[in-house]
Amino acid sequence: MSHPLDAAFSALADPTRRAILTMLLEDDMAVSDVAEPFDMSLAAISKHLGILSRAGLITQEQRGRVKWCKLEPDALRDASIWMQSFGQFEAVNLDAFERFLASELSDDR
Amino acid sequence: MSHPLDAAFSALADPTRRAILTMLLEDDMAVSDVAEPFDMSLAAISKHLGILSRAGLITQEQRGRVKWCKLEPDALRDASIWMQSFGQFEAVNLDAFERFLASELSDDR
DNA sequence: CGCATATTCAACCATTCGGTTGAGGTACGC
DNA sequence: GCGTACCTCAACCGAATGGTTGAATATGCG
Repeated sequence: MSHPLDAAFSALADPTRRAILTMLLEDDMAVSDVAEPFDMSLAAISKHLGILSRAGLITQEQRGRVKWCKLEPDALRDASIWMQSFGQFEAVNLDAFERFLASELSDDR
Repeated sequence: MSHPLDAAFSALADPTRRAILTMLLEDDMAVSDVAEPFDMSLAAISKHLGILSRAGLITQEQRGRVKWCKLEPDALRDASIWMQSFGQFEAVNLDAFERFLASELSDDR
């Protein structure tokens, strides 16, 4: 997995990881708080966070015995820019955007 | 892989598949023409095209004995829109965009 | 100090992925 | 109609993924 886009896109490919990113959009979180809503072991979430971190999508800062996770939009921007190069779709249509977000939020997890 | 974004992002995670999409940006292509520049069996490329197709990123139309592959920007737009929801980065910076494209094109893949 | 909390490590497991090869199945050119 | 060009299928392979459990490692609290 040499190219940074490989890491970014394959990190984004997992719904658990996308959900984590969405949670981090609200605020920085400790690892166990990230894990809380998921029906999955803490170790599994820890691995997911490692993947997001290696992809550059988040950063983690150890403070005391808790490790804080913070969204890092730079890698996301690179991926977004790559996709914009397929600019055959016009600048984001806000109506479509809101409809999309609504359907996204009505999903499980 | 239930969510459509899963398919789109994991399809985008492979450099061969991103290269194929870039090629299709130029023009529609037959399967064997897509395969030509890659150091890989035709069957492997055929699989990649199947993945791109199932992800909705391309469509394939059989015409005679050749199957034409066509970029399908809709799924790409959905993925792009999802990323825009992390709108902490401002509207695409064109300078960064061009620098990015330059570095992307100088890559092997 | 001694215990609880927060997180990772290590080993393991089933499944998927990305590739190969070889054998088809169709459509076209002569 | 025969051969060839185009593409996929099927079986296989090694490596990576996404999860588990149990033990280990820090750090903070009383």
